[in-house]
Amino acid sequence: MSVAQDEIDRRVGLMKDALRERGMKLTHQRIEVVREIAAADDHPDVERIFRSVRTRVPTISLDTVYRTLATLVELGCVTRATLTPGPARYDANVTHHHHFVCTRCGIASDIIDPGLDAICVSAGTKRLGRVETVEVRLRGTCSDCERDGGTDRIGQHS
Amino acid sequence: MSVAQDEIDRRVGLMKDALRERGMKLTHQRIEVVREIAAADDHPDVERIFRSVRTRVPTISLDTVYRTLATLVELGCVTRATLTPGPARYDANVTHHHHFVCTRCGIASDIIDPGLDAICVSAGTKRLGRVETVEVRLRGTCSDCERDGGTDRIGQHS
DNA sequence: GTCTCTGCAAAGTTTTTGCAGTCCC
DNA sequence: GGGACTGCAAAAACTTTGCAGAGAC
Repeated sequence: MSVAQDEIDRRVGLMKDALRERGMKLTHQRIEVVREIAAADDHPDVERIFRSVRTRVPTISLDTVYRTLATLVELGCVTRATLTPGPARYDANVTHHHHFVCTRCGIASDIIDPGLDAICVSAGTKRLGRVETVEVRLRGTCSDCERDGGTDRIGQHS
Repeated sequence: MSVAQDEIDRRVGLMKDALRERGMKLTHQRIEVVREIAAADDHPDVERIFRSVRTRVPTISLDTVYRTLATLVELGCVTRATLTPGPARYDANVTHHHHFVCTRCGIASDIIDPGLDAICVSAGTKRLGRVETVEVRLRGTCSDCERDGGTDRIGQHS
């Protein structure tokens, strides 16, 4: 499963526009970070993005990746997901969706499931406050790990 | 909203039993950490637990709190929740439940809502792997912050 | 008394920040 | 050319680990 080329292009365009609109410069480094996160659908962390971008821009530094991602989060082009303990993971899919997280290998897949979007919260829950987003998080073993066997690496519940 | 005294006692008992069963010693420090997390329903982080326990055990160190919580997570008495960016938060409610996280103040409340437990995933979603847990995460503004106004402090999506 | 636990300190991770030189516009 | 951006380095924030003395059983 990977992101379709036209969706990548759409995301890159949106991010470039957002950066320009905010008066920020489209530097070589930023554009490569944008390309990298736009093409990812497995919620990479900063280190993975850094390593991948560095093959194309060997002089880029880790803090530039951090700064670029922080900017994109602020602009609403990317979300910073706390799906697993450890380093923060980033997601360029900002449409409403849900997640499946494998407790063995830690991979996180987006879920498109209209059934999950139709969730209604009870009156008691509504009393807690004004709900803005509803995200369903499934945890389990992904098909690949199911085949391989092995032990949990992530084992967290929430 | 706070944890009922009999539920606190039940949790403390379970944790003490689990520690004993594993052959671990019920030290003064461990018991106070156990009491603290058992009585909390707002998913405190290590620092908060440390500060609160320290009022009763002034000599306790932060790493003892870290170590005790890690042990309790390993024993399945507590879950380590990645609800917000930043420090890990701990939850002594290990029954199946959902969460409401306020994007302003960061408070996280447990949700008991049978409607949310009845969620069914589609065939397409099932193909991703074997689902073990389903957690619904609501994000929004809690009633307290709704009254006060102010700006988001957490602003994360996932 | 034994064996584990604790506190201290140091180190490991992950992330942020200050500064001087570099590059986009 | 001016102002923002980058890379470096240092620091901050969060967490883990090694060790010697202290405490539970």
